[in-house]
Parts: sequence; structure tokens; C-alpha cells
Amino acid sequence: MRPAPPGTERELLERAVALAGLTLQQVAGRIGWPCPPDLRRNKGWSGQLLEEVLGTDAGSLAEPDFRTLGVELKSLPVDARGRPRESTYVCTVPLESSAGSWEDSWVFNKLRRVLWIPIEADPAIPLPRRRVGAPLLWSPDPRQEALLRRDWEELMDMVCLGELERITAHHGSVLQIRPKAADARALTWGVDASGDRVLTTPRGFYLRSRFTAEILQQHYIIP
DNA sequence: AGCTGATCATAT
DNA sequence: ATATGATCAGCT
Repeated sequence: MRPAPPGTERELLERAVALAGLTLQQVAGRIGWPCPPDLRRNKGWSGQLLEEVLGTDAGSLAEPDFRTLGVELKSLPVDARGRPRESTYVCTVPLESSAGSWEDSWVFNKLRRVLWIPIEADPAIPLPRRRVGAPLLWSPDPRQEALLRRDWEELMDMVCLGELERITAHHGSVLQIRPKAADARALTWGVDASGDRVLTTPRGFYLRSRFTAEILQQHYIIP
């Protein structure tokens, strides 16, 4: 059912281009998946559908989806004007490890090469009829990488200094930290200002939608 | 209308 | 519990 992973970026892009313009129902039908009426009880369904159809090979490891290519796959819900409707989850925030460098960070290693696939997400369109957009293979340009790096360094400084409870989604110009858990009761270990281990909410890094909007505006043409 | 904090599903 | 895939829903 699941195709072999693409061997090259070109092959990956060809597979993705072949999906452009299809509805989610049509894409799901190709691999025998039923299309749910909405995403209410399965928020990641369309992202998982694209993984399955395109043949990712990283599972749920903390690595790019196409590990042999070093390419991360991100679906991007867009409104009628082609603007992202939501922020984009990047990865878990390491709450216990020491600083490390930007180059070694999960954030950088996931975002250095991304295949963005816009998906119509206007709530007026029933999920099965929403169309997949044209794919975009992207790497951050120097300015974008500098913005990401600065946010990451500031946020990770706060994490490492035990200022986790001070971090809100207001921090960061393009990259932010928000809760990432089953619910608000979920707990994991972090470090407080005294350096002691404390239980806290698991967090994730997210890209603000104005950042992904910029990426699409620069490169993407609405079909 | 945009944004933040909360939440849903699955695999290991 | 930790990782992945994300969107929901209420507040400003």
C-alpha cells in the first residue's frame, strides 16, 4: 500500500505535483483510505494521508519525514486567499538538555529543507472536497534563517535558565513555544530557575502563520 | 479576525 | 510518557 520512499528530491516533487488539484477524497481513494467528514476527531488526518501517499520513511522519529533525502513534509491549511489558517508545528522543545547549537537543533534540522503542501481549509468546504495545492520545496533564505535562529536562541536561553513558566506564545517573532500535549494535565520534566527538576507542561516549537504566509507569497501561485 | 492555550489521534 | 500528524475553541 505505502509506496517506497522517493529516491531523489525530483522524484518526491513529481509525486507531489501529481496530487495538486485533487480533492482529499480522491487522494485518500488512491490508497483505499476513507475520508472522514471533518477533522474534529482526527486533526492530523490530512498530514498523515500525505505521508502515506508520498512514502515517508521516518515514522515518528525526531527526524525529517524523508530521512534519506533530509526533507521534511508539512501540510499547510490555507484559506480562500491562499493564506495559512494555522501555525505550523515543528518539533518538541527539549526541556532538560543543555543549550547546544542552532546547527544541531531539531528545529534547524527539520526546517533546512521542507516540502510544503497547501491544502484548502476553508470551513465552508466539506473535508472530502478540499483540494490539495501545488507543492513547494523550500529552504530558509539567509534572512529567514537568521530570524529563526534568533528566536530559537532566545527561547532556548529561557528554557535553559529555568524560565519556562515565563515563556508564553507571545515570545518569538517567527518561532514560538506553545503547549503540546494531550491536554493541560499532561506533565513532563523540566528545569526551574534553581536548576532543580520540575514537572511542567510539554511544549512544542511552532512557526507563526505570518512566517509561512511569507514563504507561500514568495513562491506559491494559487491554482 | 488573529492569536494563544488546549486538545484529538496514532505509533513506539 | 515521548515522539509524530495537526486543528480546535475561546479570548482579546
